Amino acid sequence: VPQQARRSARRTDALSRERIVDAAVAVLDAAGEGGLTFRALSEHLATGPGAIYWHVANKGELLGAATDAVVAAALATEPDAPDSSPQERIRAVALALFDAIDAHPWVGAQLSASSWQVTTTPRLLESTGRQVRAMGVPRAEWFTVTSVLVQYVLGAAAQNAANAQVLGPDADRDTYLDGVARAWEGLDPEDYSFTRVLGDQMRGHDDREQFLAGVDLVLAGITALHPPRTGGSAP
Amino acid sequence: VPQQARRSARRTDALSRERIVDAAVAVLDAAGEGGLTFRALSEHLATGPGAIYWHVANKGELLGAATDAVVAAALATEPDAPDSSPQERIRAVALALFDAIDAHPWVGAQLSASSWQVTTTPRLLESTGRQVRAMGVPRAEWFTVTSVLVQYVLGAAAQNAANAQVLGPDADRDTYLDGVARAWEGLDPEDYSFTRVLGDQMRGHDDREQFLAGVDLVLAGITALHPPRTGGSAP
DNA sequence: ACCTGAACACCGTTCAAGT
DNA sequence: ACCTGAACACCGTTCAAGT
Repeated sequence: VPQQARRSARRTDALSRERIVDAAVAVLDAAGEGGLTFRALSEHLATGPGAIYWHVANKGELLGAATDAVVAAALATEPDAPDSSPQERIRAVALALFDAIDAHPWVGAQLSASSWQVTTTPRLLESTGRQVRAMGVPRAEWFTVTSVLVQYVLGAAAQNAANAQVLGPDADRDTYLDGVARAWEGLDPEDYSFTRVLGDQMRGHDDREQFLAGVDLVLAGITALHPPRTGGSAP
Repeated sequence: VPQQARRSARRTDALSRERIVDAAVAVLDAAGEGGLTFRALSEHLATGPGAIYWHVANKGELLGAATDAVVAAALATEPDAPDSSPQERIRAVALALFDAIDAHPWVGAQLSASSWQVTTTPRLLESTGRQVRAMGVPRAEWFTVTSVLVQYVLGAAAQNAANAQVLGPDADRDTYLDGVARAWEGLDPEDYSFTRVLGDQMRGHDDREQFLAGVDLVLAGITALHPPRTGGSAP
């Protein structure tokens, strides 16, 4: 039997890079970064550890591909109302990434620490940068402004995911925050005059709200440094 | 001989948490995060792997302590001219952290991915937050504004360190940037109309400059959303 | 109180051997 | 072309035994 004729008759459950990456995401979600093991993964795929290496070069590449899959899915979600402003679209992109990293905390560490997959960076730059362009930022500043936005979004989301991680799914958030607040309030009054006062503000804060406030802050900075050119002065 | 009498006679080369953390920083700088091994570390300290566990609970705690040591040293460096503005001081703190993470790239991954040592967070909040207070930001916004600043600084610095890492110390930066630029310029014109144009701007950019531009952007956002209360309108 | 070093249960990766 | 699974060289951590 010639190879060509058998092409379409492949076993549907055959291994493939895509199936491996999907399984890796599932394992990472269930067991965290430490839980992704070639043995655990191969068991998940009903094969041997060595089989994976036919489709993926090493663990680093696998982590990168898994990260790219999550980012791509997050950026594909946007419905994007046709009459929305660039600022609203940037908030939507940022929130989509924030929620994706919150749902897959290992992505945060991956995105902010290692250098990304070749495909991930353009994805992030494109969906953010289009709105930067629409905001009227001068062309010479596109790279700088877009990078700052992406860096803030990824950095803040990664930190949030790490904090959520240490808390655990069932622990009581209020009790935890209260403990941190008390620790801050007990710091040395001389060395930590500022942080001591922060405890109470941190106690009831909402991570998502805080993240969006940060996005708005950066957006305000963009507008302040690169005001949109309208024909005259504002009313 | 009673124990008390021998106290001051301890061998000067005895193991201690501090000596272990210092050695860990040295190993991490020389060999990266993957190079920090209890075996390599104990060889560095002329002892056995098990000895370290008397002073440090596990590898996570060791990494946290090493990170805290680097951050503390970075924040202690500032000379802080007495007539400098809050904005200038924030830039100085940000640059000190950026340079520290550039010199110890493993710190970037640690700070932006894992939840920090109890002592590291207050350190960062305090040195940044004091200037936020001096800028005249209303008290109710201290936590949000300071968090955003710290998140941007750490996120951007971590990403920069990761990028520098993939390049390696001897590789030619211009050739590398040119390669990325070419890759971007070759992307699909429909899906990546924005990123395609970015290549040329990225080619000659300076990471430190770009980082400072980001800090200024965030500072401008703070001023825009929380204008300092002066008695009247500006001239 | 502090250190030693062998031992345990793992891990990423390779590779001859199969189909 | 794709998969198997044993084998190799590692790793974090423990712990009886020493001083």
